[in-house]
Amino acid sequence: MRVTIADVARIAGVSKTTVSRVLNTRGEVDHATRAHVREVIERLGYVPSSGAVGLARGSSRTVGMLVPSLTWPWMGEVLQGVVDTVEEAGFGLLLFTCNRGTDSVARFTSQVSARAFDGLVAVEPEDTLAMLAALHRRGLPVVLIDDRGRHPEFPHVTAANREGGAAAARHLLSLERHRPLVVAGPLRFGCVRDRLDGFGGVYAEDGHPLDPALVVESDFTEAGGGAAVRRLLGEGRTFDAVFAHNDLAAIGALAALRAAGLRVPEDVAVIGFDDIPMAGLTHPALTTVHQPMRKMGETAARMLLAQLTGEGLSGSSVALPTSVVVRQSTVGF
Amino acid sequence: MRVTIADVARIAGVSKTTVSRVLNTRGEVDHATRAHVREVIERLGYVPSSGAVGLARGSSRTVGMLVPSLTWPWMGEVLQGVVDTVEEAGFGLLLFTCNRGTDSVARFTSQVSARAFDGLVAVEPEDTLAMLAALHRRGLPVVLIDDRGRHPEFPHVTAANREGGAAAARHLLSLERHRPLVVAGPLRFGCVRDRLDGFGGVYAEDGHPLDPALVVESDFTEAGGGAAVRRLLGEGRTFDAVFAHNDLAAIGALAALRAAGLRVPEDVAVIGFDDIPMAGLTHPALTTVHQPMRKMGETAARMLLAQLTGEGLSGSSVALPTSVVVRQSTVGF
DNA sequence: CTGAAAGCGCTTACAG
DNA sequence: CTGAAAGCGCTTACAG
Repeated sequence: MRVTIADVARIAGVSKTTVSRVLNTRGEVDHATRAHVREVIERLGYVPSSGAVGLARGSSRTVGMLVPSLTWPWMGEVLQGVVDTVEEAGFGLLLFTCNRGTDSVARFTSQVSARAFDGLVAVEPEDTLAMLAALHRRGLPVVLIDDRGRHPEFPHVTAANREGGAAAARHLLSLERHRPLVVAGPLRFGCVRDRLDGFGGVYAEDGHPLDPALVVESDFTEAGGGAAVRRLLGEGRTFDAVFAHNDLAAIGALAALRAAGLRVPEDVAVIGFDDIPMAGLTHPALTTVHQPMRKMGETAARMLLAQLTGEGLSGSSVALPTSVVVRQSTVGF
Repeated sequence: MRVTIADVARIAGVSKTTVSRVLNTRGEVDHATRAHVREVIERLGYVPSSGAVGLARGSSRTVGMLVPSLTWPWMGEVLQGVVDTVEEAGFGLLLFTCNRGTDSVARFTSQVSARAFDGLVAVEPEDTLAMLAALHRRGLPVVLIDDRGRHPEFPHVTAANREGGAAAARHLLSLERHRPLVVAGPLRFGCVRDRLDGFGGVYAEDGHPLDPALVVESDFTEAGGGAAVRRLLGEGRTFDAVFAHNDLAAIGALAALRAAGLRVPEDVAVIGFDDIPMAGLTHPALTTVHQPMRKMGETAARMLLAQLTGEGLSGSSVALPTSVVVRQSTVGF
């Protein structure tokens, strides 16, 4: 049925060893022999069994990817970046999620022991950071994509959050907005503190230190962003801009401002963070700090592959630059 | 280093055969023996090597998934449905994309020959339908998730497009909208024709046959949806509703109507199709025909798994019911 | 109920 | 430059 290396060897009149050698372009093989074997391989449409190769070689040429959820707005971009890079290198990508609690985590770790993949790209592990650290200590190459700004003992890629916050501040200042409301994410996240620092630092330097009453913690959701704005307005606070720590919260803020009869951006300019696909489709379209999600995926994958193939001293971590995407929610028409 | 079945056998004082038997709960094993072996497995933290099992058994307990792109708005839901189902069954999920042309297709087909996975879930193959058909003919179990409404020779799951179109019509009619504009998708797609038929059928039955001038072909994009509305308005056409064949086009229509000074839903009600995540976040929030993307993923995965494990006569195809999600773009406040 | 042995399809020293 | 043989870690008739 299936064409095996033995078939190729027999038909080409050489040993399996020789076929293997031309397959892996390792060791010296006579030019004519190589050409002939190649021809037979081609003719038979022979492709080595990945299972057998993996078993014999002790590695699967497969990368694992663990994500908490596949339906988050920016996950598609990350995934695309990882898949493209991994495929390019001739590796496979085994996908796992850990959204069903202990159960899925257990299932996942057993896959690790099963040597189903050689290394792992993990995205923002919720409660699994300790587990990943343990796997890494036991020898599994791991690269983390972490928007939360934690800094584990193994390589990770993140966005330049502080710089992103600073850029948002500079953009608002260039529009003469001196009294911004900050709808922050959960303060336990390192990325949130970084965005806050970068933003506040620029305002302070410019002689407009943030009003502490205008820095509120929220939860990265649309509902949370809306609620924060409504609450502040209800307290009679005034502000001429909103810096939301992610786009969903910014979209919630947009709706709340509109409901309160405020015009965006005339009365209040709004800037988000992430640049998820729907940021360009809101009304008004949302100005935001772009996180290079796809590039983060590509980078993480490349770091992992470098580790697996032994080239390059991967070790280090990376923070990718962000950029402000200007749309109508800050500059009008 | 690695714990193998031989280690377990040695320490438990039994043969590898016996260990294998308790592992696979097949064949009769003495109760006490079984318990003892189980205990040793537990203690050693033994997990069978997936590669070796695959080689010996001739199957990998892995499912392949081929998608054209990971960044489409509804892809995350489909993927989540597939992954959940596949993981639940103890299978792995190998992810492939075919967005880089012939190159990635070639890479993918060689993975098929490599027996890296036992069966395939494919999403809306752009130009790869023929290739998939060939693989299927050669014996690869394939299930297609196809929103385009093609009906290949192998099992596929789709949404009930005709019924969805009819439901949209009934909803608009219940709101006394008798003169709808239809912003259709590309007419070469079966799903588009089905949505059109269902929609037009209900209107005709109700004594309000569609005005052919108000049925325009578009391209499923936001820009296309906006352009269609602008063009019709420019021609001086009047309509009291828009049925867009997907949400992106509906979002474009929303913006074009607003730009023209028309109120939604007072002057023109708008209904889309898909129910992508951002449908609930537009202003006004978009009424739309919900396609059960996650469920489509789950169903396709289940059909494939049934085929792989030999249970159930999978053969047939499935059309999953849609439902109208009513939001402000048709009913106001 | 249990085990020895062959086999899955490769790779890799080792020897020539 | 080339090949015979062992080995990767399992499963599965076959025999008892």
